[in-house]
Amino acid sequence: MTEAGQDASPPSPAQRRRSDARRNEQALLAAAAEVFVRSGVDAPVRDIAARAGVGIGTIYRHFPTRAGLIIAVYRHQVDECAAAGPALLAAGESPRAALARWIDLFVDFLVTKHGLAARLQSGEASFEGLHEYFLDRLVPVCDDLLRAAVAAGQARPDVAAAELLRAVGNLCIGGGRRYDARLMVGLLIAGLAAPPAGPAPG
Amino acid sequence: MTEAGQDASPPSPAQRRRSDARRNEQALLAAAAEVFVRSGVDAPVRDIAARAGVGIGTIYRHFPTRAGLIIAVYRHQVDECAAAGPALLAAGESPRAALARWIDLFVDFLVTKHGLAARLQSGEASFEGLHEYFLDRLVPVCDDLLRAAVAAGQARPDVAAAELLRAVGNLCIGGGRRYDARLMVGLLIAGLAAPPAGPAPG
DNA sequence: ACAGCATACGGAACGTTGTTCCGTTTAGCA
DNA sequence: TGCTAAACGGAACAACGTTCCGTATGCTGT
Repeated sequence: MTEAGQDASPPSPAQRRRSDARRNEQALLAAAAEVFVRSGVDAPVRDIAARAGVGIGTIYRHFPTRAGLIIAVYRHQVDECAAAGPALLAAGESPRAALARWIDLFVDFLVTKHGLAARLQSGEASFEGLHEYFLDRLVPVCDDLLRAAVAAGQARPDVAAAELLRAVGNLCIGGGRRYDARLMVGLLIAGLAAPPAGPAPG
Repeated sequence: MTEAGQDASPPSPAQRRRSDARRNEQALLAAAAEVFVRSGVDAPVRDIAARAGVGIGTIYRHFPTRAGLIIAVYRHQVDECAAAGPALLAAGESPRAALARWIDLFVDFLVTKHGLAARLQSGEASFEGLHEYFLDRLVPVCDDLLRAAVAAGQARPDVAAAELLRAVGNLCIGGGRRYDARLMVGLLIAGLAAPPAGPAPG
């Protein structure tokens, strides 16, 4: 369920909220994303409210439980990331550049996840199906970008989107000291653009 | 840095504490173990202090950080479990019964671990080497029990101690709804006593 | 334009937990 | 038995989650 309700002739009640409510919800999602990157998913509620410029009551009105907020942020990020793909392709840059930029956004998203992975492991029931949603939504987008790059001769054709996403995801695991995930991903993408059988450069 | 200060020629200073201090430390370890099973490793400090019958200050004196307490409990449990092995063998019961009882203690210990596994994953530096300690200490004990049972013809000889421990450990993962780990372990141990090549009963 | 109202907001207030600090108690020793 | 350092207990403070309600404001009908 939850499929978009922009159609409704008698407008979907969920969308019929007051404008400030909609605005604040967006602000909260953005703020929570920022704070989660900086302080992890256990960051104080007050911090998130402050960064969003709203009161504490407001955040509880929109997201009664922390799990709800985390999920909402996660899905919001996935949606934003998915929407960015076509936009980048349409922006006129080369497919290769579009792909690179998009992967960059994807890494942003992965970093945002921070402690979420740990929670996913620890079996909280609320997080069922999140990863599935993540794949369903992002793999096709990546596939489009990838195909465009391949068609333009700017990427080797023997790499699948799901494979690429997984590789990038794995590169972003376990960061911290002495490890720059973003750099490694950069190498990966650079390699993707290089000819398949080229010998290692001097 | 931080290496113990056992320099003193007279008896090790660490052991030369006041008797109440030693007693309280033991009480705290026991209390923490109990509370951890009931409420997980994030249980309130006050609960642990209360169950141990000491003040809050005392628990902080002995274990300034929660990680320290968790580690201490963990090692204490491992030590207790290791010590129980020879004791059970010497108690006069059949080797098979001794092994079964010991496995039971081992499962108790595993259950105590509760949320600790999640923490181990989430890369807190403080927990390095715990698992190693666990194996080093427990595998030999299990091996002794196993050999005794095999020698008495009460266990099949083609199972290694480390293997058995790991199997039991795995059986204890992911409990909760519709899954009784202890029952499964019981089956495993029963199977261990059965003849190696016997056809399925029934 | 305006009034009425349901919706949404803000933040004080409360309960819980982690952590510190210091006056009091007590074990160990001469 | 008296002294002292070690250890104890818990009040006090800080940070956080959560609730609650008076206030502000976007919407709708007139």
